[in-house]
Amino acid sequence: MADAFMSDFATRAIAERLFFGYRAFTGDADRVLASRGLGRAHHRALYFIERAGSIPVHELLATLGITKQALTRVLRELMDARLVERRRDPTDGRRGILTLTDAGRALELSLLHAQRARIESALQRAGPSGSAAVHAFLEALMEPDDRERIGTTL
Amino acid sequence: MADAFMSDFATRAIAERLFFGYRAFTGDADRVLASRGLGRAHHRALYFIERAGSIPVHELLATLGITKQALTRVLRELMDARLVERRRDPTDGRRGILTLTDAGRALELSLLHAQRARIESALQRAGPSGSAAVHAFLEALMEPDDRERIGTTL
DNA sequence: ATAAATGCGTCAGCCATGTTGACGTTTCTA
DNA sequence: TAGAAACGTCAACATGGCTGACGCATTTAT
Repeated sequence: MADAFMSDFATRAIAERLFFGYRAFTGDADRVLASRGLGRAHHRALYFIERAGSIPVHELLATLGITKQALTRVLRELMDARLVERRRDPTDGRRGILTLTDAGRALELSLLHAQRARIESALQRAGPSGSAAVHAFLEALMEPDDRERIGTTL
Repeated sequence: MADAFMSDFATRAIAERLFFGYRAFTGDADRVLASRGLGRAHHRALYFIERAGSIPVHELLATLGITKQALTRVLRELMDARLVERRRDPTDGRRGILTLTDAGRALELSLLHAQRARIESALQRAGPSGSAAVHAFLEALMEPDDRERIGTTL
């Protein structure tokens, strides 16, 4: 027998919690970013560069899922602010490699920490075994391609 | 003793899962919306009008957290498309009350259903007891004010 | 009764972040 | 050595936010 879908009621319960939850989560960082004259797009770039240590431009593009034109503008602002550096890939001079400066790392960390307390208390509310469930839920929500872009929990 | 913060590693694990998970979740509806010439802003308005049955303009503004100018543009497009109707509050003629037309309800439901399969399978991956943990986590993530705007899970 | 406050709706202009399309340059590869 | 690949950039445009200002109908307070 085919899967009988979950109720609209149960679907809405998750949909609205995701909406409000995600908005609050991003809001924490947005306030810090605004004080530096940056936006959420800058945060995402900083995050994934830091996360990888250094990252080729094409990989950052694939991760963010935006066009190179959209990324170029963001990167230029980040490089002008001395938060990001671009150098060439020694094995293929066409490719660019992005890294954070010390200032970039410091900012990225302060953005992460702006979100930390909220995440921590939410995980506590989920309970000890609930944390694994939350990870599993969010991972299952993602597009399969993106699953390869995240770290394991363990 | 004060709370020792969770590790950056654990914080990132949640942050990136939220980013990719939320993007996939909204993407399902975005594809349907694009085929109708509408955007995510229209979806949010449709969602919260439907959810309430009918809703005063000021309450929708508070829920969405945008300015009346931003909402007015969205509402006008929705009313032009005969998806939303505005009438006056009989007890206070200054206030507007918003409801969905039959076509609006049909579209809202099709958007919800576009997201249903992903949500359902993600909840299954979280497991039976995990579902409660997911609800609790997302609720705890939200701003306190917004918690009053959602339905209970039971 | 009337003055002030409230709740809109709208116009105008701006910003942030995305999109396409086109073009040029450097660098690798066949 | 020709062509493909990987950018970087310019231009024009869409979406969905914002602020400020104005006008109007309606309610509330004096």
